Amino acid sequence: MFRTHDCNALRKSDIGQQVTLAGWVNVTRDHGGVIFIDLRDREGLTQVVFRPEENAELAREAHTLRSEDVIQVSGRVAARLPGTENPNLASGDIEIIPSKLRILNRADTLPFPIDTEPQNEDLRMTHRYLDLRRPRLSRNLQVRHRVAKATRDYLDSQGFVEVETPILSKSTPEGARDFLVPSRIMPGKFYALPQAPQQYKQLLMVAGVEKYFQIARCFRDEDLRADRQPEFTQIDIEASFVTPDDIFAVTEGMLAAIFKAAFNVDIKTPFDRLTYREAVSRYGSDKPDRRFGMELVDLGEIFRESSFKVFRGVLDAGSVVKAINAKGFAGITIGQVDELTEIAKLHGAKGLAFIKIENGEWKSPIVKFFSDAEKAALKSKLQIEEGDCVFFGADKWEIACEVLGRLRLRIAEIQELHGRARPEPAPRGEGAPDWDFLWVTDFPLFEWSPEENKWNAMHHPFTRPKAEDMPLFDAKKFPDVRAEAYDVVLNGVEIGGGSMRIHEPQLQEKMFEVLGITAEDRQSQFGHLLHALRLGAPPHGGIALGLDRLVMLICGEQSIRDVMAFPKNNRGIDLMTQSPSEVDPRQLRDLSLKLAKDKKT
RNA sequence: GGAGCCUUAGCUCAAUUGGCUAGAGCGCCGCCCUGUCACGGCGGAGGUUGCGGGUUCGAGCCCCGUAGGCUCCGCCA
Repeated sequence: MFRTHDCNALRKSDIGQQVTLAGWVNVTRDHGGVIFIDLRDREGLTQVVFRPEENAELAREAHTLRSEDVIQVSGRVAARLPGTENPNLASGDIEIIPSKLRILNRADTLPFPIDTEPQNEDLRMTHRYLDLRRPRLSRNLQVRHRVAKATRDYLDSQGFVEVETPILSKSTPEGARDFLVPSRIMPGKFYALPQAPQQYKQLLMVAGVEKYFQIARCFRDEDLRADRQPEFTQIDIEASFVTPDDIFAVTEGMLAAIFKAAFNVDIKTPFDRLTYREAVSRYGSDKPDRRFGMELVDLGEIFRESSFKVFRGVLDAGSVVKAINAKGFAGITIGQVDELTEIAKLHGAKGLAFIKIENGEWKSPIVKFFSDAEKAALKSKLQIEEGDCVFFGADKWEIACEVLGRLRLRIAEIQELHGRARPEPAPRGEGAPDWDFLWVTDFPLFEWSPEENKWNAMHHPFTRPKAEDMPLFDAKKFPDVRAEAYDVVLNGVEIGGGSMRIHEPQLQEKMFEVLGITAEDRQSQFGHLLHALRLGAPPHGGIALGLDRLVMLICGEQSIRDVMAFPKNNRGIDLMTQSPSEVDPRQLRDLSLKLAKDKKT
């Protein structure tokens, strides 16, 4: 037996016991005579004391110990000398007086210190196994496990069955770029790694599974971000004979179970709901962060008859004038104005108009165009006070909302209005950050793609239109057709989304038609699904939640890389294994593949 | 595909205006130290300033290029 206890197990009540511990040397404090070793395992720290007068040979050996050496010590649990207890350590009342020391493995000089927050992510990734030893990442992995287990337990309790679906699957033209896997047996043909188990889970509904879930790995060959990896994990859920309310209820129950398991906190259910239209109008985003105000206010009423030509012209053209009031932001610097203007232009605005309220004065080049009545109306509608700064967006609804929404988030960031990143999870229940859950519903069914000059499905091509919007669909008023689709948002981050699916073959055909998929392509790419819909497909719908993002938020991390064991960097490279890598020409020959051009040398 | 920031010792960072024999803390090595918990003290080793050009009497610093890292936009049904 390697050990009798872990390094966070021994307390006052164990004094006098003979124990054996094993772990890593966290730190050594060598006084020449007495030597202290903090022994660490994943559970915590225990202090080991070597005294030359008790065992000179052991002390001599202990003197050679360095950080991250792996050792085993056997000895007696002793009370610390009065006054030397360490209240910062769970095991701080006791220490081990060893009678035996085994050095299981010595460690080289470390590439980076693991007892401080390392800055160089490159280095951390190259030695990820070392990085993961750090208590924070070790904790993140454990939280992730708790979340996954709570998910399985809850969904099982609700009658959901976990079914695995293929990783080697079929490429489809819709959506993200596929990762491809060449077939050896079928030269020239390729599997695709699934972007999501979407079609499989619908086919499982046709198969009569009724309630399916899977903690599923998904793959998308797109450019990366802090919260995007080429492979990531979804909690994938699908059920038959359900309405959106059923999906909402099971999702809320599951998230409640997850937060109970991870934090022992009770989150408030049911979640609030906002329509897409409302979310974008009020927050300039389809995933609003509602933990602070600064809502978008429509000023159409005020400027409808204005003599200020810019606003009047925008309104006359059917566009909108909106504003946000950044409370206490009149002290904005020139650099910040430039940055915000840059953001506004980047998202389609021509410029950025704003008013600073300083020393009782409205400072802005546009104020002189406002009448007294307009100023009074602005003041009451935006609740303008001394020290505020008001930003305007005058443009088409989509652009004005988007621009002000982006400004709102950036200003909040500058003012640190939303909860700061926490280095440690909040203590159980207490002082926990606000967990603002929200459903956003009634997404548009289609979005226009100017590049492709065609309609695309906003969610995916299997999403059903809202029943009351079917007349609009039939009348080809595509921009106005709403989908039976929804997202679940947590603190301004989209953590999941889903929809009711099309179960009627005729409607699915119509949908493909609008999306510009030829009858031939429909058969070759979706023939199996269309056929299945003809053989007794029940009404069904579901949702998928991004497990990585959810765990990231729960752990208070800024990047999903910090909640994945072995993530890739922002070019999709695993720095530890150096993958992707070149392969032996024979492997290519087996696959009937030839590289288009020789690699650059 | 585009933009921004970054790259100096194993790690984290300094280095006034272009003047330098490139420093500090941690780590490492050696010596000392018997109650620390980021132990302490003394000494030492460790650098082609990412790489390649250029300007200059002189470049870590200025210019051009290039590689790598991070963040964002596009993209991600």
